[in-house]
Amino acid sequence: MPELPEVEVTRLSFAPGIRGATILSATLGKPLRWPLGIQPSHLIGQQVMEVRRRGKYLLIDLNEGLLLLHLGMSGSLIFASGLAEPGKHDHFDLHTSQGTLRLNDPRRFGAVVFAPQESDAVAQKLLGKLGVEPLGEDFDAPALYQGLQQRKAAIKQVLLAGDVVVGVGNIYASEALFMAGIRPTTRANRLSRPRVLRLQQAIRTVLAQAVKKGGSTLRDFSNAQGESGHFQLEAMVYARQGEPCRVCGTPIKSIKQGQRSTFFCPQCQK
DNA sequence: CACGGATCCTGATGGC
DNA sequence: TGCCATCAGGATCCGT
Repeated sequence: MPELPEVEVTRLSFAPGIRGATILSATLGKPLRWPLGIQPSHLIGQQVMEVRRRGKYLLIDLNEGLLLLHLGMSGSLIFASGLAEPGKHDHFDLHTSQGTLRLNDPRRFGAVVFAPQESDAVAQKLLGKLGVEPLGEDFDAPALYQGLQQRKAAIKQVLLAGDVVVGVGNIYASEALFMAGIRPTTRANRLSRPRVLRLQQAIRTVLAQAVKKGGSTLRDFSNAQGESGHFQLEAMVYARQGEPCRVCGTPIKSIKQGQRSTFFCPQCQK
């Protein structure tokens, strides 16, 4: 479900509420992606300092250590008081003095991991190979160009891999490539500098717009206040196969790349 | 080292 | 309360 914008929207929706809270208890449901990643005893009595984001990971800083959350394909968080008993797909509850942070994740591709420090091996195994933050200062055209030079795979798949630039998932990869006028199948290292500049700008623009719109709600995404996003209402190509391109009217095409669907306009993207 | 495929899991959807 | 195949916003592991 969540790509960078959805994770960021989630973060913004509960960070102010949980900041400064004391952890009272934690309860676990079914195992998530790394079932041994967390023990409630690591958390109880700790204070929540700050909630950050790295790629699609949420980093909850505690006074000693940090909690890494990943929403996988189908995860979402809710932060509220007086929640009902955990349901079938509620797999992690963090009870604090200011409310309960609850992870709901039907497919259980998400993760909850505790690390004593961000520099520890357990955290670095997850964070260590991540690419540059697309909304940060370090993401510029030269950096992207350089990152693409060693990659001969299709640009769409290189974007999804997340080791050059993080956070661009299946929706926004198609959208950014449309905005940049680039065919998703183009080999990454064959893109000219001017085209990489367009791509870099498109990635920034698309992600920033999506954050502003509250993310995309294709099936079930909502932020930690239970609110849906609206970005999908203006998707240019994603999930629009057969429908007319909003720019030129040509039917949008759908192809498979690495078992994932890709959408593009055969006229606007070369 | 980079690439492509298989894989984890559950639910929704559409064809028959 | 049909059955089966396919698909879904992610990321890791493994053989090549």
